[in-house]
Amino acid sequence: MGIKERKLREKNNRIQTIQDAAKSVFFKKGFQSATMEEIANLAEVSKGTIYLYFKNKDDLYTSIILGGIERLRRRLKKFEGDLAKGSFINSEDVVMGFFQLNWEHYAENPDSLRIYRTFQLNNLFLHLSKKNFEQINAAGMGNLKIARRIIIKAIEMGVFPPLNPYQVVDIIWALFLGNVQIGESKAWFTKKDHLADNLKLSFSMMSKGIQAMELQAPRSR
Amino acid sequence: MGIKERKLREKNNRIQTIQDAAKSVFFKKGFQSATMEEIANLAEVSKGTIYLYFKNKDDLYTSIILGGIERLRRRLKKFEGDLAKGSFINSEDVVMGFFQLNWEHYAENPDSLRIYRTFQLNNLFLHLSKKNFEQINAAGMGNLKIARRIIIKAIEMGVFPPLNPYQVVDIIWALFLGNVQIGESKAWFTKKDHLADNLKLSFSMMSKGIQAMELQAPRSR
Amino acid sequence: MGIKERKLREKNNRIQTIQDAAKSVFFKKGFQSATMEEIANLAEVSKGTIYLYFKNKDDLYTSIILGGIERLRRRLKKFEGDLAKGSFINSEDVVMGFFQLNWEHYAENPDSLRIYRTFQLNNLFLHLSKKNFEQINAAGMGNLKIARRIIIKAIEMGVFPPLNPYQVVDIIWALFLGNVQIGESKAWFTKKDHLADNLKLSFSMMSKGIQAMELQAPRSR
Amino acid sequence: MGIKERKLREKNNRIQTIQDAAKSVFFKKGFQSATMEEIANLAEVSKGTIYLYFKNKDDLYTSIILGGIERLRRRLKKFEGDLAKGSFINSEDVVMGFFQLNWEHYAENPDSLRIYRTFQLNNLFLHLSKKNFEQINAAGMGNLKIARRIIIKAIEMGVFPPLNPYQVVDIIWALFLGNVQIGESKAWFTKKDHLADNLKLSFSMMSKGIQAMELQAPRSR
DNA sequence: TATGAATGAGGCTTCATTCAT
DNA sequence: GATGAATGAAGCCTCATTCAT
Repeated sequence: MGIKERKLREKNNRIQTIQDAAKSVFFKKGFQSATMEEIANLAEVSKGTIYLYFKNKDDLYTSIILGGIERLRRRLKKFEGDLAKGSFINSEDVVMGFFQLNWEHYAENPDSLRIYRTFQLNNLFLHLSKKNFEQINAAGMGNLKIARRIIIKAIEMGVFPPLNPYQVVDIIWALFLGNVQIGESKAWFTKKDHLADNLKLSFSMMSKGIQAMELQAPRSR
Repeated sequence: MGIKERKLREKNNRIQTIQDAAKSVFFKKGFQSATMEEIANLAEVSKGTIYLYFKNKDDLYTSIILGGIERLRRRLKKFEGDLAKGSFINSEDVVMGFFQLNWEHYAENPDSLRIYRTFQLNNLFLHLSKKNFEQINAAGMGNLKIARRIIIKAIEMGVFPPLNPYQVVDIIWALFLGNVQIGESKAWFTKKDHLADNLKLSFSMMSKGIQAMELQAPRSR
Repeated sequence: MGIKERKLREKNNRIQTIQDAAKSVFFKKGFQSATMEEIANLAEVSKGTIYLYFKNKDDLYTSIILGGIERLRRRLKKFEGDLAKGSFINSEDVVMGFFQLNWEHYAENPDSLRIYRTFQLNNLFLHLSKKNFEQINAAGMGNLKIARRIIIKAIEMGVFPPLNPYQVVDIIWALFLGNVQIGESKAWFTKKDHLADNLKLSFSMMSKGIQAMELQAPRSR
Repeated sequence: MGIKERKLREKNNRIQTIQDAAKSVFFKKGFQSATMEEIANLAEVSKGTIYLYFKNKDDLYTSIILGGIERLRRRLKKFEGDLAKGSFINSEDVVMGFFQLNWEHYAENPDSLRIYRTFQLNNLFLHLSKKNFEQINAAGMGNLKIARRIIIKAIEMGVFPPLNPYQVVDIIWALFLGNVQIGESKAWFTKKDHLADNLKLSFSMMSKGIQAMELQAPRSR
């Protein structure tokens, strides 16, 4: 039935509209300061409508975080595929590949990433229901696991030094996050944007540092 | 007058007690979820008393951030002095010196740092009065300037490659912040603490990467 | 026209279905806590459909109460007829007849009775439109009048002591209601059901008490 | 310290004021329709103030019900004492004693009783926290137990026929409640008040009925 | 007729801030 | 200075009712 399909499409649109508005408001204000009122206004729906699609503020928030994690997961999967196809021939390729991946994700989901960082920082754990918390946790862990599999594979393929993959993943992710945080903060204060430059330089440095590591590397943890 | 001094000492004590309590609560709950009530209870004073010493919640928060920035400033000044005394003889020394400095600061002020990060993230700018905002901004910028002076001096002294000091400072600070963020987040989820290991490894990588940079480095910005 | 009849039958069915669902939900939750949503779900119609047949929540509620009153009225009329036929030969017969009548009504309409009691208690008067209020009032008064006619007739027939019929009716009705209330409440708390036993015993006591009253009894009010 | 005492007195006054207002509003509107706003206005305090003394609406409600139960308990204890002193010499004395007790309680706490009835009726159980529910349940059961002890003692003393004390208590209480319910309802509709007359008559009938019961009476349950 | 998505008024509750003592 | 009771603005959420399809 065409009608059913249209209804479904409209429903998904509505959900999307609300999530977009919410993303924007959570981005701008943070979880606590964001109000359902403001989200509703931005989405051009009434407050009540939001509650048709999301059980409560926490759920709306969770759905956004999960969306971001999911989109990142798809990129990671693709990256994993490319690696297997032999697209990367040395550690610099791999590191810059991670940079590329994160950068594209960030370019398309700047607010998602920020919201995720807020989440990490604000002990929003304390706020969320156990169910939501575990959902996010599991999804985040899933991505980490893929990233680690990539590093392990790269080491096996001989295109990466035999470092501890747990640490490598953490460090690369930390470097990216840290730069984004500094970059956004400075953008606020100085209205200048050096994030792309800084990221490129720091990843390039880091990849050189990793190359220089060929010797070390405990394997266990 | 002994009496005046005692009064002053007591006043400062009182302020310190409140700030310590506030730091702890802001750390645990984030700015919004922290309540004046909880801070007052922890400090073992009444809510009203807090308002004798701090104009409002924002001011209390600002004072804590400024305290952290100030303590970091002292370390930076000392670092600057050490550099001038010739205590660092190559870029690895300098980078690991920054690591050491930040690590000590973090060890003594874990909550301050977290609160600062929250501050960056939550657009508490929007919340703060212009005065508070500018005070924090100025203090933070002050520290950045010292850090840049250190890099510039190190380059002049020939113990650091001639990279853009703005970028170097940002990147080092980003690497540290990023690791702390990942570390704390993972500690929450997995109850394991790899922060020290990760920091050491990543700074060591980064210093090697910087060494390898001897060639590049545009100077202008 | 067969079609018209079918339509009418279907319409009445629909109304009945909704009322049954509403009765059940009002019974379980009380007026305020009952939601149109829950009623619609139970009736397996949409919320909108309810509003096709009932102007609003109050009207739906009123219709249920009126239905209960009407069903009681039919029993009272039958009782009145039986009395006229000489089926009752002494006051105990009459009292136990009332007991029987109420008990059967309750057995078939447990929720109606409860809803009526809730109505009495909750000052839903305040809520209802004047029209609804008066409709219910009139219907209830109608039943009371029949009951009083029965007592008066019984007195005239010499099968009941010459007590004030207003009081007699009130008291019998009070005894029944009180027992139901206590019974349902205790059933809630203790999961035991002594209602039938208690009702039987109390009506039997009361009828003995009325017998013993043969002397008293002012007639006027 | 006189100050501490005064503070305590003021605090108790405030609690009393709020409870009185709440009692009145719950009485008039029922639990659900009563708003904290209206209670606050009547008590001439702000909404927030209520929450200084009562955790939430449920708690306020519970406190009122418990207060009523407690006041009834005191009367029951006194009644129990009087019985032991031999103040009652036959079953009519005992029954009318119960009437007296309930009547006085009702006269002083008309709204408490109504609120308690609403509580029984509206499945407010569903609403209350387990803790509140059990507190009320326990208190109510406590009163029932005292009442039963009184009947048992009266039987032992030979001033009451050997009926099942569980049933006797339920029935007496039912008779009272039923009359009050009818009385209040009729007062609403007809603006006339026959409650006292009806109660007196019905209790007098009931006591005669009990006298006539001397024979029956299973003991177990 | 039937549907159910959308609305928005209204209720409960929290908490930063004030102020009388 | 110190207290903590009181305030009331503001936020989350529910639900009776409407209306386009």
